[in-house]
Amino acid sequence: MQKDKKIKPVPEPTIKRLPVYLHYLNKARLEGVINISAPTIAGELKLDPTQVVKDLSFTGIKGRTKIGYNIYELIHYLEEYLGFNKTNNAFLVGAGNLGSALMAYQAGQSLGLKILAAFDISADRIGEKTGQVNVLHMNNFGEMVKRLNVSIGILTTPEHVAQEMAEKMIACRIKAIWNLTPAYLKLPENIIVQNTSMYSNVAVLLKRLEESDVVI
Amino acid sequence: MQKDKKIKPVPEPTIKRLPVYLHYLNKARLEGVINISAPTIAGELKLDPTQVVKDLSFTGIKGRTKIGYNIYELIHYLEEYLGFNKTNNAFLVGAGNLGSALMAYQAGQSLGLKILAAFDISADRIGEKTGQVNVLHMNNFGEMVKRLNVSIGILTTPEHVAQEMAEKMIACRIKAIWNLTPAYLKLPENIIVQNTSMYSNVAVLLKRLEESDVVI
DNA sequence: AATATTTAAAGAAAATTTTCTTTATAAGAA
DNA sequence: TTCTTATAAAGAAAATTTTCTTTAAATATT
Ligand SMILES: NC(=O)c1ccc[n+]([C@@H]2O[C@H](COP(=O)([O-])OP(=O)(O)OC[C@H]3O[C@@H](n4cnc5c(N)ncnc54)[C@H](O)[C@@H]3O)[C@@H](O)[C@H]2O)c1
Ligand SMILES: NC(=O)c1ccc[n+]([C@@H]2O[C@H](COP(=O)([O-])OP(=O)(O)OC[C@H]3O[C@@H](n4cnc5c(N)ncnc54)[C@H](O)[C@@H]3O)[C@@H](O)[C@H]2O)c1
Repeated sequence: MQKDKKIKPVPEPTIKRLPVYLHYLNKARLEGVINISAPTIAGELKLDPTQVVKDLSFTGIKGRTKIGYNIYELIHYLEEYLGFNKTNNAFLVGAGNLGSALMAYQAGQSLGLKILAAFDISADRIGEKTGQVNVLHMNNFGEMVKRLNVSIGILTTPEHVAQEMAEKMIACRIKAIWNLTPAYLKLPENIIVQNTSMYSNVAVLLKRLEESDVVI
Repeated sequence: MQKDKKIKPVPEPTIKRLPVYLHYLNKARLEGVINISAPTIAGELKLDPTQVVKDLSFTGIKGRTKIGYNIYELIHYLEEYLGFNKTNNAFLVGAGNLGSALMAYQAGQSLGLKILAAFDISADRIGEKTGQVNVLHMNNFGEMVKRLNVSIGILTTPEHVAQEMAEKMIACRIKAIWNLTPAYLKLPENIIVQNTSMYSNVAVLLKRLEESDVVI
């Protein structure tokens, strides 16, 4: 129940920084930090202090002059704002190398998502269990979505079946797809797609490296 | 040998989009496309046509009125500009779940990087071979960097050793680190670090999903 | 108690990035 | 040939995002 006078949309760069703050704060909390100021966070993460203040203000938290933020409160506000405290159930499609890594990963660290089950078509994979996640046959996908009321799908199939599997997912009432394949998915407007391209990160790295080489 | 009158720095969003174009174009080429226009690319990738033109112009390519770009030429310019045609040799540190996925991945599809070897400290991993990449003991890292003259490191260790291993990497003359751990690395200014946070992508997905739920 | 200092918060300014507009041009149609 | 149309390219404008500036408040110090 938020009462915003003007609907200020959150900048996407802010959304992307918030989990970085959260991760850092969790680490600082374990080290016994109780109060933490924006300039301190900014110093650690090499960001502008006022940007940190602006970013954090979106969560609704109030800081205290000369003290900063209470770290527990701040973590709570961030988790609440990001939806990381809710259990965001997800199904994974394509339990291969990358898919299995994600399954193993979320077992230990919380990624904001909870992978309830994985789906594949390969007999080698079906029946396997990685990090407490069972791999089921893709045929059971629709039924399981209904049963567990899941609305998030993680797509880690080979690229050539990505479009087809994405369509199957939404036919089964999946509303949001985290697409880790390089395929550009063509889906209805109302479906939320988050593409994660490893290429893009490599490209930035190579460009920066090239720039630095030229300078020397 | 570039002769730029004014040094226009490439916008980072542009760098991130270029590999997406490249990937799409390679697919279109296989489907027999010879010439392709910016509006066509934009339509496929849901981008603004003029943005596509601007982005592509950074590679130095010249398009033709009413025709667009020659797809072979365009792919060549993009690969050249991104450095994807050179062999960018890299070493991977931490041959676990994610590391192995990356090793297996680059075997098939070119990621712009060539992982020459992986390094680990676990006896279980050392001696293994994933997608033509051998896993060696971390003790050999320094020697191998010298021998093969590698300047890019991929960091996929557990978070708690990430800082330490990053420092070891740069002590061995690694110049650029692709950091896939959630750790925020504190390294000298001259070292290039590209952080890839899965959290950030999940955060954007969850926010978009939340927004859409509210609207309904 | 008085003062100096650190900080969050809000707003302004600057920088960056995207979108819009205009222009030139070449291809295809009439 | 002439006209229409689609497009790249360049520049202007708009939107977004970051950085800077000011203010006010509360803490810690003297
Ligand atoms: N491995 C990486 O590091 C990496 C990095 C970036 C992107 N990707 C992308 O992630 C995707 C998966 O990569 P990967 O290395 O895990 O490949 P993979 O071949 O190891 O895994 C793909 C899995 O999908 C399954 N599958 C195939 N068709 C299916 C279908 N119709 N329905 C359900 N499951 C199906 C396969 O059986 C397999 O288990 C690819 O699109 C790849 O481009 C991978
Ligand atoms: N698995 C994923 O999907 C995923 C996603 C996002 C981020 N990450 C991050 O990637 C990193 C690796 O994740 P993972 O799931 O592959 O973990 P993992 O435990 O499977 O792999 C880590 C590997 O690093 C090795 N290692 C440990 N200490 C080392 C050292 N000092 N030097 C060299 N190697 C060492 C281990 O032996 C192991 O093989 C983690 O930081 C994780 O947070 C993983």
